[in-house]
Parts: sequence; structure tokens; C-alpha cells
Amino acid sequence: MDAVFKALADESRRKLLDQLHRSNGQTLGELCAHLDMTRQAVTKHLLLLEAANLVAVVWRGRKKLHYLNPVPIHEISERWIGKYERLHLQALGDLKKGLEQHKTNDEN
Amino acid sequence: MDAVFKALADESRRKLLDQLHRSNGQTLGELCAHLDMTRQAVTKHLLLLEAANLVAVVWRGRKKLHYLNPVPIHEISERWIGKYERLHLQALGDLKKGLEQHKTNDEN
DNA sequence: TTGACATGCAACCTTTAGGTTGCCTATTAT
DNA sequence: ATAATAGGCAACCTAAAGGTTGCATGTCAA
Repeated sequence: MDAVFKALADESRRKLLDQLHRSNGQTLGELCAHLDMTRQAVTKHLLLLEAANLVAVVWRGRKKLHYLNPVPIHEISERWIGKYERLHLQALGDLKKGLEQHKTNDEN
Repeated sequence: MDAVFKALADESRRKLLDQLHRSNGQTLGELCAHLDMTRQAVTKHLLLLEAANLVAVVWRGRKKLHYLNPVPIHEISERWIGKYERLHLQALGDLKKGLEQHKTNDEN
């Protein structure tokens, strides 16, 4: 899971994921077009995304096609974010409860 | 939002958040007890978490109390993860549809 | 079959991240 | 008043991250 968090920490890599979200199965060259850095730099970012299992690769001749894998993001959301999400909702609930108490009981 | 992703990228910082999730409002010293590094290192991590607005701080005398703020995590979940979550559900849906077609139409 | 295209590999550089050590300051308790 | 406690500040170190350049390789198209 650490690899996924690390992979998501970089703006360029998030842009790559967004790019694949817009149009899945793009080649390295196509993905490069949207980032202001050399092809080799993009390659490195994509290798990290592959290592985190966020991107899967299929070779077709000399072309390397990249596909988004949403599963790791889903897992993070389930096992990690969900916990804090519940806390957030609870905080909102407490706030609401507090406000309602205010309505019926002004000395608080 | 970048600051939040970066803050979450480090295992020690995630542990700090988990620690606060277990027991909110801990002092620096208390938080240090759970990590195998110097107080100063922990301070740096906490400063990053504060910068990302994931942790809020209240001074009480010489004690620095740390409180978890789940809002940024919620925002990430809403504006970023949700998008890929939907993709994931859609993929599952497509898979399910495919299986059902298999049941009724075996030549696929 | 040869040139252009798509990508890989490896060495290198610079900045940042994570951590340590040493010392200083402010608050609390005796 | 003073000693112990809780924490801040700043310099420093090392490793890793992000990026570049140069050259090599495999595939396609004329």
C-alpha cells in the first residue's frame, strides 16, 4: 500500500493517471505529449505506477500501451480513507447535534 | 491538495495520523513514544501534517496538543478518488454483465 | 533493406526528504 | 529559586527522488 501512496504523491504521476482516465490504453509517446519533461522522465514515472500496480502495460509491436487499474485506489479508499471518512461524518453529525441543542437550549 | 498527498506518502506520518485516530489531542512527547526516531524528526513530520491541514495544534502551557482534521482526506476522497472509484465499480459492473451474458449466451 | 519511429538502458546531476546532534527557551513542580 | 519537563531552532549528513543526456535496440513502412 505504501507504493500506492508514494505513487500518488507526485503531481506528474497523478496527471498521467488522469490522462489515462480520459483515454485508456495510450502509448508512452502519447502520454509524453501532455507533460513538460523528457520521455525518459515519463518512463520512470510510469515504471513507478506499474510497480504500484496502478497501471498495466501491453506491448503491441513497438508500441507500449498503458492501461489504468483502479483497484489499488479502491483498496486504499476501503482500508484507509474509509476510517477517516467515518470520523469526518461523525464530526459533522456532532456539529449538527450541537446546533440542534443550541436551538432548544440557549444557555449552552 | 498536493500537500495532502505528499503528507500521506510517508509511513511515519500515516502512523501519526493513526495514532491520533486512536486517541486525539496527544502531545508531541506522547506521539514520539510510538515512533522509533528522535523528537525532532517527529516534529518535522507533524509540521508537514499541519501544513497539509491534516493536524491542528493547540498549546496548553508548555504542552502542544495535536488534533486530527479529517476534512482534507474527505476532500481528496471526493474530488479525486471518487472518480477512479466510479471507474472501478463500472469495471466490476461490466464484468458482471459479461458473466451474465455467458450464462445466457455460451458462444462468447 | 534501409530509414524512420517507439522505446530501453545507463550514467550522471541537483534538489529534496528524512533523520541526527547540540544547544536554547519556556513552563511547571518542588 | 531551582531543577525537571516539554518543546523549538539551526546546522549538518545521507539517501532517494526527479530530471537530463547520449547511445543502443527492436519494429514498421517505403
